[in-house]
Amino acid sequence: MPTYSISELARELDITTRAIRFYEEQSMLSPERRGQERIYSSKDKVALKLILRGKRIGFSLAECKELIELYDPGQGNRKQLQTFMSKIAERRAQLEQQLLDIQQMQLELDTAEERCQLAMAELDKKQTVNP
Amino acid sequence: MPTYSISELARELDITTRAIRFYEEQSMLSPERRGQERIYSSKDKVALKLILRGKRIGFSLAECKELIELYDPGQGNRKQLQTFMSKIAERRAQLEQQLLDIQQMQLELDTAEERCQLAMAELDKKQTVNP
DNA sequence: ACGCAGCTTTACGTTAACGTAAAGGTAAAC
DNA sequence: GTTTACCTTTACGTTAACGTAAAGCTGCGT
Repeated sequence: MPTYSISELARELDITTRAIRFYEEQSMLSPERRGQERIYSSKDKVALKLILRGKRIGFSLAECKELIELYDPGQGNRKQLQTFMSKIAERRAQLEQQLLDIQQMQLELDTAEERCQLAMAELDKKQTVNP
Repeated sequence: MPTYSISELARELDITTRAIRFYEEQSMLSPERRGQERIYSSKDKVALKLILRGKRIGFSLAECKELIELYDPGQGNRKQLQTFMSKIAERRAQLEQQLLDIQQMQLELDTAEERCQLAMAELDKKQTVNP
């Protein structure tokens, strides 16, 4: 099992050590310690990647934390598992909505680009006719 | 052309009037006025929907504002149009990345759900064997 | 005339997600 | 032995995106 120092992870994932420590403060990570030093496992790395992915699609850290907690439902009792399932359903719905929103955005970018090119063509005309 | 009062828009789009005024403060909207009152057009409504859509996929208001500005490239000079085009390309790339992230998240929710159901099956077993 | 509903501006408060700086421990390199 | 390169904790600062409260104008139904 590979391990990482905090700055290794920071470099590799392109975030600051401050951010990593902050995520730990929010109980989203719990790395081992060798004395004072934090030693990160590949599980920690996975969690970090999940956080970054979540952030890219606008999830809050609280939401990301929930996602991380879903990773290991082993010791949950029945009620907790039910909560997990409904949280999963919620996220699914949110992701579906986001897919729709992204597609809509892409369409709008299409028309924006068209209009932009049209405006440039207009400028070209004026340039040619009126030198 | 239909017009709207601020509270009509707020109700219809399910946001607060404070938020709407804030967006105007950020120059994302510029409604007409009848005396003191703000009168919103359907163009304003479109801009608002764009803002909300942007927010759902994690765009900052600054990013949303850029998108709104892309809506009418008519009076731009050549350099501005070039800037517009590159901004459009940036957003496209971001949206592509987000699509990947969302798909990945969906996969992870799949396995999370599986594990959850597995854990529940385990509980059922213990229930049956050990009453 | 009065109150109420809806509009306005001004201004201070709040939360999330870190940034930044200060002060110090440790271990290898020169 | 001291500089260098990491690591640590503590604590205050910052930005975005509004929330919330105060104070006041405006038309209108009774």
